[in-house]
Amino acid sequence: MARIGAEPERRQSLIEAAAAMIGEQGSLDVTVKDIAARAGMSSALAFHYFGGKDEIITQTMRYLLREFSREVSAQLQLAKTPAQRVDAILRASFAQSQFDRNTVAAWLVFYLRAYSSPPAARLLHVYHRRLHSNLVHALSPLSGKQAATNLAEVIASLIDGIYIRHALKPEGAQRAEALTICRLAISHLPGISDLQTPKTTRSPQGN
Amino acid sequence: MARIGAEPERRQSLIEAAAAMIGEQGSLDVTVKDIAARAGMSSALAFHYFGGKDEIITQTMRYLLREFSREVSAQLQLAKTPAQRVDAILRASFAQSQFDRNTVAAWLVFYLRAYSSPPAARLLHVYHRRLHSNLVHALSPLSGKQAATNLAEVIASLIDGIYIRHALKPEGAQRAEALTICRLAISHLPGISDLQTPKTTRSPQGN
DNA sequence: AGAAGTTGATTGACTGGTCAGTCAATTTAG
DNA sequence: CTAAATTGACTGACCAGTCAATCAACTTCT
Repeated sequence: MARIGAEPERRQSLIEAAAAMIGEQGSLDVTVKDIAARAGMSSALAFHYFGGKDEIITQTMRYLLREFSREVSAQLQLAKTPAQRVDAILRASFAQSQFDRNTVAAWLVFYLRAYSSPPAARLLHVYHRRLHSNLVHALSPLSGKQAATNLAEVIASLIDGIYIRHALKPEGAQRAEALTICRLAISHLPGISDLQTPKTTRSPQGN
Repeated sequence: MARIGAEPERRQSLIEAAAAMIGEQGSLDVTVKDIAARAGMSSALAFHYFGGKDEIITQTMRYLLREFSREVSAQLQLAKTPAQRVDAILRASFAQSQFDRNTVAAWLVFYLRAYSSPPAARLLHVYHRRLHSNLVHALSPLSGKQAATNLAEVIASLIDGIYIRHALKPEGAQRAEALTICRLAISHLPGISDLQTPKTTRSPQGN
């Protein structure tokens, strides 16, 4: 023990443990002691690094947001046409790393936290703005700038709604089916067609 | 004090106070003492009537579910055509009593509770089944029984998604706009058209 | 009518447990 | 030796749940 320079890994372990426990529990009612134990250390060390429970929670939220952004960026990189850009956002949203039951529960927890915590609300707001901006950028060539903002709102809501319902379904629910049904619904929206673009690379998990 | 036969009103006061506080706080971390105080009594009386905090929570959840069902039933009563039945469910979902910011937050809280509480999950499941059944019944004549179940899922998800995003928006957000945008999106779905049926009675609040 | 008993309403005060946060002390790497 | 890592043990606050004791309304018996 007491390896020097361990702070970064310790912090990351703590954050991942917190995300996992919050997701499993579906609530912020997880003790710092339990999080720290899961990350293989004492609660005192967690307090030493983060200063308080709130900071652990906030950093965990940042972590989830960052992971999602990473996923979106990766998918957008491969997209060339506007329709592909829309689909890239869908693929990112329903990637198995994001659509995992516990991850979705953690997202919901943070949505609720944002409801009464201004810092959390700010974090979520930038995420919403970025997603909205991405969607509008992808949709504008398809449907006009005017309709794009409405469409973006609809699509974002649809994704969130499918998420929230997914978290309630029993364990081994359909991963790919959610993406399919979402694509199907969106393909009917005005100006949008042939969403199911042939994938450049077909991943083994089929996300 | 100590009026006899006060139990029913006391219980109802407690439930309404609990719903309000849970909605305001966006979490179940409200003390029985605070709920009871808001309902104008001591915490001991709350325990006397409900036996424990869990039961207060569960009954509060039942109450929200019941209120929503009431709203749906009322709206469905007036609908004659299939399209009107779909719109009735939308109107119920976005009625100002249901779409209130705190009410939505309370719903989200219960969604999350269902995630780790089997009894809550059962309650939510019957609500989901009822809504799904209502939607399929309304949609089948429009799009065929096959497509109806998929459409029902999409519409239910869209409603939930608009809900969850609404709860995050600043206070005086648009009540009617959400309904409009939802109608617009749904009207593009295959088999569905002319959703904006002329209302039989136009309510002053415009819900 | 009124005394006496019954039952529900109601609460202040208490308890046992839990948890966030602190701290002084120990260990280890450089 | 110094600075970071690490923890066991402690504390102060808070909270769900309990309990014994009042209080107010009805009933019944005389």
